[in-house]
Amino acid sequence: MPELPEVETIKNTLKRFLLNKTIENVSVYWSNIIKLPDDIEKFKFMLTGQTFQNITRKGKFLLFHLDDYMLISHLRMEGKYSIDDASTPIKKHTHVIFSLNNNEELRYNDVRKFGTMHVVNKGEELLNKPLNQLGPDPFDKDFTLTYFYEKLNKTDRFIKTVLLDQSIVTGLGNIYVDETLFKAGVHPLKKASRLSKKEIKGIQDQAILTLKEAVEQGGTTIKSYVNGQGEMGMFQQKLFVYGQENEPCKNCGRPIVKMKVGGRGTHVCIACQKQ
DNA sequence: CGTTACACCTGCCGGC
DNA sequence: TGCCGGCAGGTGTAAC
Repeated sequence: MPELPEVETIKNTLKRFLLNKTIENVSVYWSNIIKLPDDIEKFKFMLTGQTFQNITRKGKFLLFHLDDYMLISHLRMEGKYSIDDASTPIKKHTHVIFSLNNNEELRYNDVRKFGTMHVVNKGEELLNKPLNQLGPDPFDKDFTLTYFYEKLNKTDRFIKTVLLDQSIVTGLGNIYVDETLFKAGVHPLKKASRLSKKEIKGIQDQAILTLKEAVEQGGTTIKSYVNGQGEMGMFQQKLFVYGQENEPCKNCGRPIVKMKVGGRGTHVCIACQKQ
């Protein structure tokens, strides 16, 4: 589900509700969500009494900064957070509840149960799973053309596959990779090692521009993505190829083709994107 | 070590 | 109508 722009939007919404609120109780209804610590009772014990100092984002990960710990949350395909009054009935797919000191609750909902949570000591989060293998965030200063070129130049994988690899650059997912490659005029099946420096700069520039514009629009709403306040993103109105199979290309009018790349549905204009 | 296949889950949609 | 395969905004790990 969410990629960088959706996670950024969720982060900003949750900050308005959670900063300076204290966790008074934790309930877990599907323990496989909790990856660290191993023991669910320890997970609850660590978080109880902790206050939200800040919320940040690295790639598609949400980082809840508490007094002593960092709660690291990944929404994977379908994870959603909601802020509910404690009296609101729990939904079928609510798996974790953090009860706050204002009679409200932060609830984690996830139809497919793919999402993950890790709790680590504050300050150690970048050295350990799950953040230690991530490449730079696209908005970070260290996402330079030199870095990107060297990474792309030494792999024969398809460019689409490489852009989805979070150890190269973190935050792009299936929607924004397809949009980026279309705008850069590069075919998803082109081998990364065969891209020119100009093409790589085009991919980098279009990725950053696309993600920034999507953040401004509050993300993309497919099916039922909503932020923590029930607001939908609007970027789906600006999609050129994702979900546009058989629709005319907004650039040349030819039908958008859907294919499979690395097991992922992939949308391409075979006239505008050169292989 | 680099790369790919599969596992993890549920719901929905289209074809027979 | 009912069943079944395929698909979905992702990634950790086993296996090659």
